[in-house]
Amino acid sequence: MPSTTFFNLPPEKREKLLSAARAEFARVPYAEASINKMIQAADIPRGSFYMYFRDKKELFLYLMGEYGQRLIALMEKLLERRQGDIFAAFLDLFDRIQAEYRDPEKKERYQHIMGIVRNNSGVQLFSLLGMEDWLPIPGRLVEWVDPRLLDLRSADDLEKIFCILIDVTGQAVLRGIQAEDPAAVRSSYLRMLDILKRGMARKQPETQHE
Amino acid sequence: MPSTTFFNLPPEKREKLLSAARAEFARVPYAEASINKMIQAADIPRGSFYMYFRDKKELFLYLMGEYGQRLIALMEKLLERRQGDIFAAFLDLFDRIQAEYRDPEKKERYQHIMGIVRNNSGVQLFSLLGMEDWLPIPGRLVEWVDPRLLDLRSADDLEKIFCILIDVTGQAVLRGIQAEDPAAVRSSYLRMLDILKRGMARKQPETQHE
DNA sequence: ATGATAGCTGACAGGTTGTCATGTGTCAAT
DNA sequence: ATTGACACATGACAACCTGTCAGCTATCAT
Repeated sequence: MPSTTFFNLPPEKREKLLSAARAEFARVPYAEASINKMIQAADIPRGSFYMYFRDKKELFLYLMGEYGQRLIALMEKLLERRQGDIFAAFLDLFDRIQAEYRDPEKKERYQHIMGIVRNNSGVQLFSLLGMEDWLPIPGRLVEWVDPRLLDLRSADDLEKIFCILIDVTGQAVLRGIQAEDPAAVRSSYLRMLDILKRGMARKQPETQHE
Repeated sequence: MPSTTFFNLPPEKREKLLSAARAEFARVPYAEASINKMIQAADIPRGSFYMYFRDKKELFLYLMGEYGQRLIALMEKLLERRQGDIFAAFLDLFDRIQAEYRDPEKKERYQHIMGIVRNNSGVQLFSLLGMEDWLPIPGRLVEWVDPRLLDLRSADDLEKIFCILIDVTGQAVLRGIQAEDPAAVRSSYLRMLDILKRGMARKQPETQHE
């Protein structure tokens, strides 16, 4: 989405701008994030900025996309590690995001995302991603799911199950990040997963040794 | 949240401001909504605005709250009409909101909400409501649900089921409003409800005539 | 008629954004 | 070496925005 000129930039300069932008988006809600502050911090002239990005929104979406890619990759890894158990993988995802948010060490690179979530009442992230990036995702991730663990009754059941889990997990993450008592949110999320399993997991997997 | 002075205003003047605000929020994304435009349209002096609301955000949240109240009332009505069938009621809710958004006639009063949803990539509405208003809601609405229709295994099952349905329905509404093909979103939502019922609805309601 | 209290107001300082005319650097062809 | 063509860089600028504040007005009890 940024102009090609942006990608022709020396990587160092490019990263400097992105880094300043991340910091600024983490500092205040989207509406208050100032392009001025970003370009001052990155020492980029005003005009140049508009060579690279049409406006604040384009830059923001670019950063969101970055994070979206990362979440997909992470989810692939988690599904693989859990051998296709979709519920376990989603819980892992929830925990990872929560941990990332709490851990002051790990905030380095994706701190801005958490800042966004916090500052905007969790507003931007999941809705924006939800629209533009999530929807095609299940298609890519679905392959890592072990269908034998699920009670699939028609062709698109798996996709729908994925959507439901994304919706519920996404909201749970938001609650967790904003809650005063994250542990309560987690146990609440666990209970929800439990209820979802009742209708989604395959009953009595027959083969005990599995 | 607005100052008491605001409520001492002649109702006509008050409504004029709110109305202008609704229109402005419907016109552009939150970040671009201009207090200037609102007060010009409502013929309110600049200083006065800041007598009533601390800033744009307070006004916005007030309007969101208005809509939230309305949704709760609507949901109560739908649950009653459906005799406590929570799935039917949520589907009704989904359809009502979609219809309201599509119907140019009905846009009058709550059009701004739809504008907000559209303009902000569905960003503000459900997240904000989700945080501040939804959470206490299940407690109020839960009384209208007929527990005999559900497979409740522990004390907070009903509340959790409510939360799941809110999460899933909320996201479905967002998709529906932004989708090019709303019918596809609706049928997708139906399929999700169907899957959810598998784990939530009481099996074999015994009485066939029901 | 006086004072107290509440509410009203518009000019203003300080900030923001997106544009654009003019500048610079590079490279190919003469 | 000169020229033109091209992509890219730049900062001054107009137009807009917000939140404040010193001073204004209306109302009402005494």
